[in-house]
Amino acid sequence: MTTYDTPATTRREPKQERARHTRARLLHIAAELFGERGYANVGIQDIATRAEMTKGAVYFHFANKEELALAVVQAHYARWPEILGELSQRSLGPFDMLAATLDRVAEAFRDDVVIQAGARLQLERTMISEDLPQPYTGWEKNLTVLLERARDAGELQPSADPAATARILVAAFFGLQHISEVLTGRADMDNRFGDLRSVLLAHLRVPATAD
Amino acid sequence: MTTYDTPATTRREPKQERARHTRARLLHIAAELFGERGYANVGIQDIATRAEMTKGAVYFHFANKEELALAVVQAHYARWPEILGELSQRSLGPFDMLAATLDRVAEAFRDDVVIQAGARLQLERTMISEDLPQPYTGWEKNLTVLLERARDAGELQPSADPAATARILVAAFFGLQHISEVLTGRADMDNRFGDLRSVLLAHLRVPATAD
Amino acid sequence: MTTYDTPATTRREPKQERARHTRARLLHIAAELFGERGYANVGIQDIATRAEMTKGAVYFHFANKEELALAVVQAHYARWPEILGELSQRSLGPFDMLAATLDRVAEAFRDDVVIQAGARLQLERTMISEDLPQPYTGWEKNLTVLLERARDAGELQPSADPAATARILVAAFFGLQHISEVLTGRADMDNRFGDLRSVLLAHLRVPATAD
Amino acid sequence: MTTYDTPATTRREPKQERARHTRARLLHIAAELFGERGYANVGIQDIATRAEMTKGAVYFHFANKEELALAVVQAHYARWPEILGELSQRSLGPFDMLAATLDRVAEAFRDDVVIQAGARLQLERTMISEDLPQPYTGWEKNLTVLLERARDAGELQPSADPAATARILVAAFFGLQHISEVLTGRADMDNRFGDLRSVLLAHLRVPATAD
DNA sequence: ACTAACGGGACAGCCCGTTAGT
DNA sequence: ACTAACGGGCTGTCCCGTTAGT
Repeated sequence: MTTYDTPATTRREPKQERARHTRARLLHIAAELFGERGYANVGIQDIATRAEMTKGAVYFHFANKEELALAVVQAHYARWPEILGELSQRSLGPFDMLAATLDRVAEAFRDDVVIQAGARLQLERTMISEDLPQPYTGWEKNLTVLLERARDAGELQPSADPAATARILVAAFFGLQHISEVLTGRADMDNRFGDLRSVLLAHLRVPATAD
Repeated sequence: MTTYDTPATTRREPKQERARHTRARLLHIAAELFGERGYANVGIQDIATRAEMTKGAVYFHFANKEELALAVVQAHYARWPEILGELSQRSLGPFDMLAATLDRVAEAFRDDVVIQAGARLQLERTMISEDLPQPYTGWEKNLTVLLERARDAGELQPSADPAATARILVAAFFGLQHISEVLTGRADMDNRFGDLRSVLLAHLRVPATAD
Repeated sequence: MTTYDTPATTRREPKQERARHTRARLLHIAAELFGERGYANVGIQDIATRAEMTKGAVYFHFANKEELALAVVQAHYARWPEILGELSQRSLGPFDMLAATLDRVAEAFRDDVVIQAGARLQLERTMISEDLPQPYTGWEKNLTVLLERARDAGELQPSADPAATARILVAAFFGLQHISEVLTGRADMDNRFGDLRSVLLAHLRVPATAD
Repeated sequence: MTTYDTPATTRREPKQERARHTRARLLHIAAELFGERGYANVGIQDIATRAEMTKGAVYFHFANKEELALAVVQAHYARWPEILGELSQRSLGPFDMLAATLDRVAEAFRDDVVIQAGARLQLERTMISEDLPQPYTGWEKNLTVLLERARDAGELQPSADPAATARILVAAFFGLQHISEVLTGRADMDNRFGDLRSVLLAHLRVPATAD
């Protein structure tokens, strides 16, 4: 789930192959450390040490510390299309798709180092720079679309506004994940995510009628 | 709304009177800066400069940077009892009390520098130290109590679990406030808080029956 | 000749007094090192070590390395008015004044560390920044004026153009001083300056007529 | 005028032919960059980039950065015999030869990148190493010889000492060229060289007598 | 003959905290 | 209670040079 190589690509870059691997390794290590300690508490030296390289070698792959952070954040965002793609394979009803999406995201936040690191770096974006991709809005849009589909299929409570609901879902999810990390090191994330399902999702769904 | 002076009651340490005032000023300035830029991006020198003092003077009042941050966070937590005390003056029904509390908290997050700074420093707690007061749990308890009262008064949907609902409220609120800060510098906080009321609170309340 | 305190100033800054002295010491040490090794080959650490301080202390007095270099260059330029002032005390004829000025400048380049360092830093100005004072032109003007006075007094060969002569004097002097430094570590500066006097000045002067 | 290719005479090492060409290209590019920015402000990477190679390729031809600088300086000195050789083709009187030489040198300093770079690197020799060829003395000798010939031919003012005059010529020329570069980027070099001719050369020549 | 990748060391600058002095 | 001055350590960054591989 946290693989950092890209073996599917053609093997015909004999020279760059090692570099690609090294770069991916560095990115993954950076994600680990940034995720654990935060941007300011991770030195390039820490990354190099864990990768068993020197700082100079790290600087061959990344121009500076910010670029490393940026790469982690971009990797974070690159994950979502993959995940959503997998979900669209299964043919689910609109509301089930929404629920499955949230489940999948929760899983990713619980297990995927890059996802966690990207989220944390977004939290600390003021220390990095302004050229990070804008956070949250993408998910607000995604969820709005899913909610609208559910509404059109008659699976959503008519009183629910898709856009507002999406914003609250994103906020609640983000807060949940963060609180779980701070309080229990993500140990109770599943429980807290269960709260989200029961408190929010349950009320949104229109029960399947019997006719 | 963001007073930082000593109370009108004359203190029995006339000499330290100025010191207390200076300390409060420093704390407030630190709150401003920490809230704006985050812990790591604020130097002691910045605080001293804005206070028109020297670094040494700051170190007379606070042993080190962490203690300054700690004092801000403690001031943050000291605010809530005051606010909740005011609310208890008004005699409101349980659910109205819950709603009023959330309103009041939203207002504080929008207007009060110390509240904002404390929340941000909690976000960045790994950079500071572990001896910050545990966040979030206090609010989870507070809201649980309010929800239980509403349930006991028959104003809460019976299907709603007070504890779980409280956790989600806290998460959503925290996420909401953060997202609003990042995306619009808190400009759309009222709108997003409106989302919270309509999406979450509306579904929780049992409409007053007519008999 | 290379004193670096300013004892003439009033003693009424008891606190800053040490700082002024320290700053002057640092500037002098920086001049020594820059003069010996050049800008790029001198580290802040070198300066701090020779001053028996730490880098942090140096950075209290100078914001960065460039500012140190700039201060040295400015000290270089501040010297000339003093020197020219002294010369104007002696009442000399125009041409004698010119000759005496050149003598005095040669002496300064031979003995004064700040003068040497300033000249060298100007040589290396591309490594520093563009905000150094413009070099050479001041001297071209000064010497032009002196030559014009000599011409007006009938002491200058009528065929000599003051401005062009001044430019050549500056160029020759600068080159001479540099060449002497490179070839002999300034040991033969007097000899080479003697060349300048005999080759250039001798031909410029109109011999005092006997009537 | 600034050719850097191999001569037309076919070499007997056909394989190294490309290498020689590459080496010459690198040397010329290095001269450009060193001349523009100075030794310390040019990285091997800069040279490689402009040559559309990699750093490693540069290191194949030159052991290190110093050797590159040394090669540029040696190329500088290799130019002069060529230039003087051309001049000796024309049969000129001794003083005319002197004047023509200076003209030719001024032209070279104005147009030839390698000449400029070599001179600049000599200026910055302390950053490089001590094994650069000794500067200035060669020209002092050359000009001394030319002046002695002029003296022997009765074309030089008897009062002029050839050696001293040569030293001043070299110093003035070197200073002139440097000042022109700093102040105007060599735009006024011709004017300043005109000064040299009028101020110095004019006074040295004995006008051709009519008898 | 040339490339990609990596090693390694040095340096500027930053900033927290201390201390002598008043 | 406050200031000027100083100490000290860490880190991002730069850049020279090397090496495996082709």
